Amino acid sequence: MIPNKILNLSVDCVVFGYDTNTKSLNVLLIKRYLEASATKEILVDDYVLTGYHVYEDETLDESATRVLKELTGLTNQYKQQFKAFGNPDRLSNKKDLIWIQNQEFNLRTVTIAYYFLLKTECVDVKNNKYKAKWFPVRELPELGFDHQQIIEEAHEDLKTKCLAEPIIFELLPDKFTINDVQDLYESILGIEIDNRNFRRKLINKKYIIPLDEKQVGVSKKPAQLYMFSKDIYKKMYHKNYLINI
Amino acid sequence: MIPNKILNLSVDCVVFGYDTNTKSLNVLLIKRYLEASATKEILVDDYVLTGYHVYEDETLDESATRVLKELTGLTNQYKQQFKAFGNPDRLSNKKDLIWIQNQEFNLRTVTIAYYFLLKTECVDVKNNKYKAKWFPVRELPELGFDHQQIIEEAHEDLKTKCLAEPIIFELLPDKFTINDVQDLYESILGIEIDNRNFRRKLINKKYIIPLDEKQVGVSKKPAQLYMFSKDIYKKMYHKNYLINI
DNA sequence: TTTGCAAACGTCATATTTACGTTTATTTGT
DNA sequence: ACAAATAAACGTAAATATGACGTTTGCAAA
Repeated sequence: MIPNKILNLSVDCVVFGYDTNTKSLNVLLIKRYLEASATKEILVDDYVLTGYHVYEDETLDESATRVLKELTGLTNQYKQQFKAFGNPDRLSNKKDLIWIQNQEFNLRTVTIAYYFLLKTECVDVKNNKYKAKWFPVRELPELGFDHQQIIEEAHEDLKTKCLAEPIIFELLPDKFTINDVQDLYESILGIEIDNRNFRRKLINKKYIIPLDEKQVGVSKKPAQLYMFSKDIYKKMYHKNYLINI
Repeated sequence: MIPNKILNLSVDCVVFGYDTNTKSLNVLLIKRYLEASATKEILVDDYVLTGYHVYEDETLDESATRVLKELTGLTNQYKQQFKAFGNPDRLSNKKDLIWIQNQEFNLRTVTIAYYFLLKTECVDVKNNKYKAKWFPVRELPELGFDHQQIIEEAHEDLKTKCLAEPIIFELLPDKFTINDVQDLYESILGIEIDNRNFRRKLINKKYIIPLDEKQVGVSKKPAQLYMFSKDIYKKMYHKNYLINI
């Protein structure tokens, strides 16, 4: 018995990180030097997302978690499966054909795409064995495969989700300023927000907790630090009558 | 060369339909009588989503569209890929083992799940060759495989999306009353909405067009009919400063 | 001490939401 | 022809949120 469909299953991970200093939403990418084909290795010079085949006994979520850990050493980061990419023309390398029992099969590669949210400073890019590098999401280098498209769709999903859920705090350090939050929204959404109105709106939220601390080492008036309380957020009454169409 | 992973790729379709008469959000299901194993056919008596293997030269979207057309005859319905399900324990039937070149492989089934939105009256369930049947989303029958979970996750995604985008009109007839829209929101979200406030809010939208028509054949005061203008909606200025966390 | 500058606070008109009460138009029963 | 029943449709007032600005404050560096 031959399966009707023979294919590779992989996960690809869009790792988003925010740098509060440069105020830039970044994506973590790795360099692709060599691409093996059926007959020879082809030299390529572009960047790709981190990803890998799904192991035999792994769930899709476990696979994505493993790939992130392998790249960054991190576990327990915010993770979101957002789309599967598996069109027949996804990969057309020679290696994507296989022969089984004298029959030729086109080896389609289906990838389940995830994105992760983390703080840039959590990743030690200097000593990274994959030479991983952060790129601003609006200044991406040349990307291999369809990874440009995957990043764009991850970004779109992130835009939508950050308007409805408090996932923005996954990208910020535990202690942040009001302006950090504003800058991050502006980076993600590509918009400008009035600081005075945004500040009022955010400070009025019960789950934004002012700390007895201020910024240190800044050359201007140091800003008040806040933290986000997930507990208070969850306990709060959330109007579900928010029909914003 | 043996692929590192051998698996089935399929799509499963959660078909949502709304019945304005019973005010019920429904899911279209088909009966599963027989399940083939490697050695014999096993009698089962439950319902499943409609789904099928992805063909060799098909995109994932095309595959889902084909499956919907096969079941309902419909094309051009609102379609949304929302999640891939592919955990190794998804199916443990005997038929999910195959032997290739004297090696045993576990044939995992990865399914890309879609949901469709349509009007119940578009489907002729009386003459449906699959004996497809509508079930209220809150009174589902016993379901095969992990299809209960797939429906629940589709429903969750629909809840989120209908708050942010005007997809609710995909579930309503072209001409609807304000109360139809309210009832549908209540069905999807499982909440109660104040009719007077909802009515005012909706009527004030430029893209809700009053028609020169009223309901016919009702035994009370017949309601004003409206239509939704996708064009006006798209042309409208949509504030993107809608941070509702 | 002064100055530069971002942080932080304040104001006001308008729009939206919430929580209700009231009127109107139509069908059906007498 | 009229009354009753009922869902549709309209109304109101207080509270809250938003948008568009102007002003003050506090710290570090010059």
